[in-house]
This record gives sequence, structure tokens and C-alpha cells, in this order.
Amino acid sequence: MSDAQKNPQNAPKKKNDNLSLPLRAEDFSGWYNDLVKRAKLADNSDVRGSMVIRPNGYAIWENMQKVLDGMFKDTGHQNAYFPVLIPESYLAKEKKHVADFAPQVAVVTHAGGKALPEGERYVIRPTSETIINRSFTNWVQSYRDLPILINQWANVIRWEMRPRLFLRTTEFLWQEGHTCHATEAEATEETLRMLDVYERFAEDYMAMPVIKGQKTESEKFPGAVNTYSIEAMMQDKKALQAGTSHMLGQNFAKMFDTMYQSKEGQKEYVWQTSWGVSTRLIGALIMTHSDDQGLIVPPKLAPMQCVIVIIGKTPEERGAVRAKAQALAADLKKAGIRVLVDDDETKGPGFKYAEYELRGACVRVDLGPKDLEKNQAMLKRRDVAEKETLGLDAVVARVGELLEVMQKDLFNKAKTFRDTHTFEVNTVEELKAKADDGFLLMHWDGTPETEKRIKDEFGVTTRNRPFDLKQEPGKCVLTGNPSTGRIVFAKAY
RNA sequence: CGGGGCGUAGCGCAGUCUGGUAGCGCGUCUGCCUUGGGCGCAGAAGGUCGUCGGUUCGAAUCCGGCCGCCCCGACCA
Repeated sequence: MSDAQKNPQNAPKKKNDNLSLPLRAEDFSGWYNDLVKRAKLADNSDVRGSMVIRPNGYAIWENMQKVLDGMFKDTGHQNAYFPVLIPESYLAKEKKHVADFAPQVAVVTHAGGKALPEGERYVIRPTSETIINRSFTNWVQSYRDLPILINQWANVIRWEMRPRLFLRTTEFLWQEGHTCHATEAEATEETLRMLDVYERFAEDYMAMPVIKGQKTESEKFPGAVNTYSIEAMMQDKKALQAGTSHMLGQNFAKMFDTMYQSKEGQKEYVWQTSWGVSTRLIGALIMTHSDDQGLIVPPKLAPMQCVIVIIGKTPEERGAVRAKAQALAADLKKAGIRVLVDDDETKGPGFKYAEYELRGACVRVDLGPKDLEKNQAMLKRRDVAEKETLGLDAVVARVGELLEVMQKDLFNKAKTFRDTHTFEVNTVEELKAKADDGFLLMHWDGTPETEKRIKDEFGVTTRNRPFDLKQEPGKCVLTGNPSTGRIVFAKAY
């Protein structure tokens, strides 16, 4: 008698069979964690809160970088690189900056085999405003030197209390833009321009609808005059801040004496901006589109846009199919489609179907002996259940079409989801009832005290004041005091 | 740091209540077989049961300390 018979509970159960993911509806964070690991996007490492980004995950990041970098260059920015270590004293110059960042900063206290004296320590950059400003001060003399438009691709470290793969890791990869301008108006224009770039990237490439708007006083970046963000809704109806753009005013310029001589011969402080998105976007991508079968990546960013699965048993069959598949792959590649041919004979087709669904291949092409006979192939889009069969000559064009339609459909699906989970909320009762249901458009009296009370009592925080939400006066949901317009509240990552 | 859960084979877990010297599924390896939705059969390798100490003839199991991980909150991109 086997042990499985003696102990029925030893028989494989649905949840621990190593095959299926936890269901989104039952265990969203379990689903997310499992998906990240099973799709081989990233692993937890032995370093607290730091992850190993695996090739499948890094490929998505590379595609994001490629697109974003192009957008930055198109708007006149250049890449540069600044030190990972920042003198501790720099960070301390901007009061609000240091006060807010200090708790999350890792400090280098020993180097060269001995303790560094107080005052000569370094912090590992949590963000680079300070050290970049040090350079800006050297670079700027005249109004003719402006604007300075710099971007840096880098890693930063923030000692977060509760890390989560991609969403909040101790070390993460990002880009940070830093610019200097002669006037306040130019800096504001730049801040909003880059917010638009982020919106376009999120919506056109990630297929993720976002709300563009202004952050409240208490949610502002430490040291900024104004912070703007794009906010997205994940499938668990929680909000995720997907990108931020800051109008820094002259705060850092004053601390670092970043000045220029104007046409009129006056010494003036520069006006500055900074803006960034991070590997968090990969988490956003996953939580926006993926399903219980695994990863779904919008085609424009997908490392695997198309996979051709070869079917056949005899060497003759396989040989013929392989030749066709390779020719097809070459044509697809010529059409600009990222394609992979799977000719692994050790795994059955069923296994492969499940595997490519888990790993997020956008379109699957099945090619077997039966297809060759009829000169056809079978196509399957990752995000819909239907399969279709069509003539081999039409495959390249059709795959291209499917990728385009899929890109649009993913966006529309996500937008419909967000819109059906966005509500106007006017009373405390409604607030209580809908706190977990998505984005709440509420009147708020504008005070940090009320903001905090709402957060403490209902768990929702201000996300941003949307640009395209008409601001009409009303009464604060909590206090009844006057409000200038509705603002988005939600539970947030 | 507060609340909850968990550390047993590469992965997912059972066994702990009731102490007797470790098991299931998946994966891996070998051979045969199979390939249109997670193939099948046969065989094999693989674990000082997180760690330290205590109780006991005997500890994965009971008791105590420590370490680590995950989830929910506070911090945050």
C-alpha cells in the first residue's frame, strides 16, 4: 500500500501541484509573487529586499528603456552618469530632502579598511538631486548654458520597510531626469512635458491607462515645489503611482549656489525639475494585464511577440515542419516581429502551450504535419481563448494584425476596468462602503489633518488631483468644510 | 516595529496533536515509448527535518532560546 493511499491528503492537491498559480480573485499577492517567480522574471535574493532580475524580466526592462530613452532624446535630453556614493553632507543641504530621506538611506561608514570620520561618510544614492546639482553649479555660468537637460539610467537604494518584488525593492533600477532652466515658466513647462511623456509611454506602450495630476502637499517629493504623477489601477483595484515629475523651483539651486548670469548681467538661481520611472513599471505591467494562466505583456514591450511551436513525431515530419517554421520565422523577423521557434523534442505540445502562456508570448503559431498538408497554420492570441486557422501565406500579416489588435484590446480592457471601479463619493457611509472598490473621487477640505484622518480611518490616501477632472466647489466628505474640487483617493501600493 | 502564518529533497507539501529513526506530487537522471492542451511505463539519484540547547532508552514530533522567510499594517517609487 502506498503512502498516498494510507494518507489521502498526500495526494496532489490543486494548489500545490506546481502547475497552476494561485487565483487572482482568492489571493492576489500570492498570485503576483508566484507569477513573478514561475515566469522567471525575478527571484528573491539573500540580500534583504533585493531581487535578482532574471533574463525574462530584464528583457522587458530593456524594451522599456529603449522606448523611454528614445522619447527622452526626442525631447532634447542627453544621458550622463553620476557617482553612486554621495557625500553625506550634500544630502543634508536641503532640509526637507534630508529629513524625509534619512530613514531610508544606507550609509557607508567604513572604507579602505578603516572607519570614516564623521563628516566624510557617504550615502548610497536614494536619488541624485544633490550630487547632480553639485555638477550643475560648475556647468552653469551664463544664461547661454541653459537649459541643461540631463537623464541618468541608474540603480538607487532605499531601505524600505516592506519590500515586494519589482514594486518596492531595496535596490531598484530607474531613470532620473534632471534639468535646469532660466525661468520658472520653462521649468514648469518641462515638468509637465515629461509627465506627458510618461503618460504616453504608459498608455501607448504599456497599454495601461493612467490619471495625470498633481500630488497634495503631504505627498510631494521631499524638496519639490510641486509633484505631479501618473496613477494606474491594478487588477485588485489598488492604485499604483507609476511615474512622477517634480517642479523643484530654486530649492536645490539655492543650497548649491547653482546660478547663472542673465542677459541683463544679474546673478540668478536656476529653476529645476526632476522626474523618474523605475523597474516598478514591470510590476505595474504584470498587475494590469496578466491572468490566472500567467503573464500577459503588451506586444510593443513583449520580448516574445510570437512563438512557433513545432509539432510532429517522425524525423521526416519534424524536418519538413522545421523547414517551414524557420522560413516563417525569418519572414516574421523581416516584418519586425520578435519571434522564437520552439523545436524542443523532449516536451510535448501541451506542456509548451501552458509554458508560453505562463511566460507571456503574445501570439502562438502551431505548425504540424496536418497543417503542412493543408498549407495552413494555427494561431492563438495570448489574451483571448479563440484559436484561428489560416493559410501559411497570410500568417505574417495576420500575426502583425493580431499584435496590433491585442495592444489596443489590452488598453481598452484595462481602461474599462478602471472606469467601472471609479466612483464619485459624497458621504462617509459611501466612503466606508467603497474604500476597497477602486478610485474614489471625493471632495476634501485640503488640509493635511483631514487627509491623515481619512487615511487612518478608511485606509485610502490621496493619489492626485487629475488635470482633466473639472474642479467644482463642494463640501469635504469628512468635515463638511469647503472644497475646491474632487481629488482621487484610493488604497495604494 | 505591531498582528498573523511558515521553515522537512531542486520546487510545492504531508508527517508534529498522540515521540520509535522520514514520505507524497512535480522536477532531475537512465532506458523504452510518445508528440494537435501540462504523455505513459520501468528503474535511479537526491534530505545531519532552519539553528542552538533541554527532556527522554529514543525527538521532525515535547519544552526553551535564537535566526530566517512570507502575508496584513506603519514607511515609500
